[in-house]
Amino acid sequence: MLTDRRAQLLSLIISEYVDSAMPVGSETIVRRFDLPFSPATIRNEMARLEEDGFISHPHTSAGRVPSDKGYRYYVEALMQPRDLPAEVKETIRHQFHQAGREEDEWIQLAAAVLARAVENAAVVTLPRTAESRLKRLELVGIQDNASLLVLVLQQARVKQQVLIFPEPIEQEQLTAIANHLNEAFRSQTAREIGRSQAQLTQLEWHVANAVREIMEAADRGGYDEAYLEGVRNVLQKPEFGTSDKMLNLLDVLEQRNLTRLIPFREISAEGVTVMIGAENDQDAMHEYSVVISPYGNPNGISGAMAVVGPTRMHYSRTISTVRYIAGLMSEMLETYYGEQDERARRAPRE
Amino acid sequence: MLTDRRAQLLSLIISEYVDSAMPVGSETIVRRFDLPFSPATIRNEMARLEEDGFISHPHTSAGRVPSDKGYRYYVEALMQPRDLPAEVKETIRHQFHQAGREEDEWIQLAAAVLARAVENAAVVTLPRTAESRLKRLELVGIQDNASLLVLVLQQARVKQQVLIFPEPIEQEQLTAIANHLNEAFRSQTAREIGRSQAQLTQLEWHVANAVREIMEAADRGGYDEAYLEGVRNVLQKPEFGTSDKMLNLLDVLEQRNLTRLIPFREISAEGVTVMIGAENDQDAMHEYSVVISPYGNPNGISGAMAVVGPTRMHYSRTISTVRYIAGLMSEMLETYYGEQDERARRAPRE
DNA sequence: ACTTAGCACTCTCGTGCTGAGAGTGCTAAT
DNA sequence: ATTAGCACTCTCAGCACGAGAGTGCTAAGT
Repeated sequence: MLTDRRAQLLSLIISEYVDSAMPVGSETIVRRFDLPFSPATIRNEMARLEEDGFISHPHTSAGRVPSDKGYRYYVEALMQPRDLPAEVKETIRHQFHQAGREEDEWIQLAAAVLARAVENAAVVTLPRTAESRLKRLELVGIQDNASLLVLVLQQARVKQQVLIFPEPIEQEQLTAIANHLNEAFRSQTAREIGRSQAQLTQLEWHVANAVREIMEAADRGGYDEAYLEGVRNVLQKPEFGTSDKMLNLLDVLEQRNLTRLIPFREISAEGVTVMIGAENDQDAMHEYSVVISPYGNPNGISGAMAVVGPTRMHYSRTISTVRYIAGLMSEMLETYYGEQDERARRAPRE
Repeated sequence: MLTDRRAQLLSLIISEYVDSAMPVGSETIVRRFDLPFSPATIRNEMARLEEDGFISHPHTSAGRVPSDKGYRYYVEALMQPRDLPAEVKETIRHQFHQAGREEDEWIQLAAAVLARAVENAAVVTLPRTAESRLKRLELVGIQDNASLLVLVLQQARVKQQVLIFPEPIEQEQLTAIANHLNEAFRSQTAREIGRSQAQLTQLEWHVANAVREIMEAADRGGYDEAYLEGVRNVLQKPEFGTSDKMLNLLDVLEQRNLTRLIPFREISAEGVTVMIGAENDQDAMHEYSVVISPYGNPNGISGAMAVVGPTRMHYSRTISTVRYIAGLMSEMLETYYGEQDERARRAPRE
């Protein structure tokens, strides 16, 4: 445990360092915050903080820099979680209302807004259901022996694929197949379709298999598909004097499997999780912090969002922003895509 | 016009520079290519090439670097457009066969394959029709007063949007509306729908307007939506010693309106177009070259693809690769999404 | 008339040096 | 417990210097 004064000092060091990106010295901090102590006293305190591992020294005659442990302590105990100012909230809410059209577009907008608000990179995954259920399927002919298979899944997800038939086929026949399958598979999951005993013609099985595959892919997907925005915000920061650090980060972020880097799956079901520096599993992320939050309804449709930036990050603001935007997204999901299919309507307390 | 020997020399300078990224000196080139002349002779020739603006001098005692004009001459007259080696073609074709599922995904794969093949950044736009026609629409209820509107357009494009109704509405009613609108608007364009005199209820107009808006957006879109891949390939190149050049390029490429930077619209309807350095309209692109090609059927469904990289680019290889991949994409479009709707079937020579 | 050897010249770049500046840690005095 | 004072350490910008690469020119050779 830290003495009050040391805790206070750590807090000042962090806020100064987060602003200036330069190691902070004893004199600077006394001047900057009008402390009622001399630099020498501060130096003594700093020495103790360093002994305990909260701050460190790039080299002998440099100022102090917060360590991962220092940030962690700050986030847990020191930082006062201020709510976002009303006008910031208003701005964000306003940007959200430009959303529209398709789900993908909407998620991407969320990532962009978040990235801009926290001046770091942001990742937002597509929302995902526990297990998707077929709501409706449609077959539209586009060529003699090719047709477009469109699936509407629960929670307003739409999937499509071109389907090739071994032989030419008429639209009437396509419609008949679609009707039959709609009846047979309404509200079923991929697994249920796979186990189905329904009486189907060979052509119908051809389609049904495609349906099952698409749905399986959709279920596997979810967290793996994510929108990334604001990489530039991060690369702009002064820690990237050398361009190979930039390349490293790009490497990490550009490959599509963000999931491996950011533990979307392991976060608590509610609230914001912070991973600082070496707390991240992946080596490549040891110089970065990640602020993650789920959004949506934990039992229904849900996704996750994260902010990625250098450990030198404005944690308080970032956490508030992530929390606020996650809240907004949950609201919107509830409004537009809320769980309310036939089964739910008929048996609300199932 | 250049003498044979000078042209030959220019060609060597370019190929050496493209490989090494370092200004090439007279002696280097003699040694490297075993020329039957002394460095002094080469120096004389180089001086002439420089006078004529084909190469230039970073500073007095540096080697020569090709200028935009030099590259241009090389591309027009010197370069021998080799076909791609069979095994490279095979690799690319193979990677393409992992494509599947949705159009978006497929285009993105194309961008990734292209980027990898030419070791530069690649942009591929979504294919676009002259004017989209409605093939089928579908209304699926998702909440009491919200439903999902799914449009299938010609050429297998699918659009979706959540539609809010002023009042709760039953699925049967939705289906009825959809049926009626399908009849009324089958095969029509957005403009035709706008002018339509069909007898519709107020609710039906509500839906019809949404349909028209979505289709208009789709028509406006097309070239504006594009997938970008391989930025990292470019940033890795030695020209980016300083990180602010990297930031500049990122700025240029990350903003979504690639269309403004790359003249997809202005390229010739067939074949590959090359824009070298300052030939690009945008200032930000003056140090980069762009190799562009349309794909698809110029009269039907078509898109465009481009490679972006430093002017120091392996033009011959890049052009062949772009041409080959554009060809592949055209083939696939023809196979899967080829223009062949009812009207075409019934009146092939319209 | 073309080619080439020779040479002086120019410019860059890496290296090592230096002094200023920032910051520390310790000691002794308050 | 605090602080003034001071020696010490380390970085960094600036500068000089020499090596290296490459040029352009001239004069001689073919």
